[in-house]
Amino acid sequence: MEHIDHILVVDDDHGIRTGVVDYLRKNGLRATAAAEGREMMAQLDTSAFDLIVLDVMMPGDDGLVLCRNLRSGKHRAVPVLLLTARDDETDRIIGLEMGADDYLTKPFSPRELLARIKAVIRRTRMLPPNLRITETTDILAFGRWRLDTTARHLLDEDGTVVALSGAEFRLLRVFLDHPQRILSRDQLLNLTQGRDAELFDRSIDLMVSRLRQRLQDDAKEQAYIKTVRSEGYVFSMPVSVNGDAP
Amino acid sequence: MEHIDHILVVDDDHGIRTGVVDYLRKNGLRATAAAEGREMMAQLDTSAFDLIVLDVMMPGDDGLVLCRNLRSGKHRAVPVLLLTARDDETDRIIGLEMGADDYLTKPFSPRELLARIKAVIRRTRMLPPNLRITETTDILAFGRWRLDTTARHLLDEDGTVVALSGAEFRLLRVFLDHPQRILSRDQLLNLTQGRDAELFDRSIDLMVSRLRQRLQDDAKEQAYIKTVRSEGYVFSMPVSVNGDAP
DNA sequence: GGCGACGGATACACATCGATACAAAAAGCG
DNA sequence: CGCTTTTTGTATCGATGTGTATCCGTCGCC
Repeated sequence: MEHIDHILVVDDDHGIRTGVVDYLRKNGLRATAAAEGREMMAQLDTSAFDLIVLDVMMPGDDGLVLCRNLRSGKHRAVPVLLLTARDDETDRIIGLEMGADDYLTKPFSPRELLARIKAVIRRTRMLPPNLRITETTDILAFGRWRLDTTARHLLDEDGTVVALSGAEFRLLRVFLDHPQRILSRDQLLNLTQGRDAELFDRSIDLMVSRLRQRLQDDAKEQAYIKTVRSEGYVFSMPVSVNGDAP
Repeated sequence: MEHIDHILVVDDDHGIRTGVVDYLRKNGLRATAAAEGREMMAQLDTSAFDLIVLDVMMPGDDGLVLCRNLRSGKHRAVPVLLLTARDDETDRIIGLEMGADDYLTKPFSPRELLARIKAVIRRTRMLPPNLRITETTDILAFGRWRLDTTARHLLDEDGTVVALSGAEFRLLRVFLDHPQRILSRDQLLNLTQGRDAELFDRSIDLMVSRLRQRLQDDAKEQAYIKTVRSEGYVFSMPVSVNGDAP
């Protein structure tokens, strides 16, 4: 199954925002728009993104502030490409110091933007993760289990290894990244596979069922993953990170 | 004593070459020129450089080939900034993964070049120093193994030597250079052999299988190399460099 | 309690991957 | 050079992972 890169375009100017989104979609990427910072954060919580295109000049929190906030939050690993208005070196230097991965000065050609987007994604993909800001921590503990996100498997209290398939691992990590939150099947599909649900798509139900089996989570008791009828699923157990108190 | 960044400018066009070198010097950097690949390698052997500016379009070995050679040789750690002609060449660069750190399309403003040079240098400097030398290191340790990149063979904990074929060694080094990253078969083919996959090409699967045999990795549990169905493979174990703590 | 929608479980289909066998190509070696 | 040995790619078959279809239990609503 092919992964399609998903870009989040953040710009207060409606024309630029929709223009960029349309252009990216025409060129085979997924693209979503956000008009300002709060909307950006909301999108980041519900979908997985491969890159954020961020305008520097915006009312309210400007792009530099947002960029810095991003870098200290949960989505620190997502690459950022800044759009700077002037040919002003200070903005760009500050931007790169704030942790942006590239920048482009307005006005820009869509072609150039697309090329830079692809280049940044490629570049960050190739970097070994210890060289970048790490997205997730190594060990996520919950109940009697620990998930080793490096080795991509589960450990029980004795340290016994339980292997996970790729899809199971991704699903569990999404749950652990969003504990105590109802996640719809749409969101789960988006966050695990970056694709949208088709009609009568029940593959998520299946994956949940298989994950429950691995966790020996009885669907009746549902200690870990609770079903919320007609809404989705919740991971309903405290998760501790790298040995912190839960 | 203060360190002044030293840039190597490689371009066959005499005007660009000297123009860039002059501009960089006027802005407080050291700069050295080279007209083609052999001269570049000679310079690299006699001086230390902080970055290489490399033209893609050159007679003889072009910049892409030189870049790939750089990345598999002694000077793999030096950042590279590519200069490309304005046409579709950028796509080609992105498609090929030769590990450039940034690129700039001609014609460019000297200001822009300088800004990007500084950005790339800053970015690589910000990386933890012990990890940056990964590229030039001799011994890479993981699990119960050590890979000697000079002798091109494996050592187990007793020091027993396990020989590797050329392809096995290249594949393992690619994995160790990019741990915890999902690498597609395309990427692995590119990085190990510099060629693209044909239809129904399963040579990478074969090499992975053979490498697993060498590592006595049974592909089920606690594996070094995990398969991610329909995406590729991950090296899923911490790698330490020249005896550092993992 | 009865009805309908939703979700769990099972079975199955299909694609992908691992392992083995074998052939072609490359590298040693006299 | 010709032969052997090693390495590397192709072909094939069985095993495994993941999605679709189906049946059936259960929950909520009237």
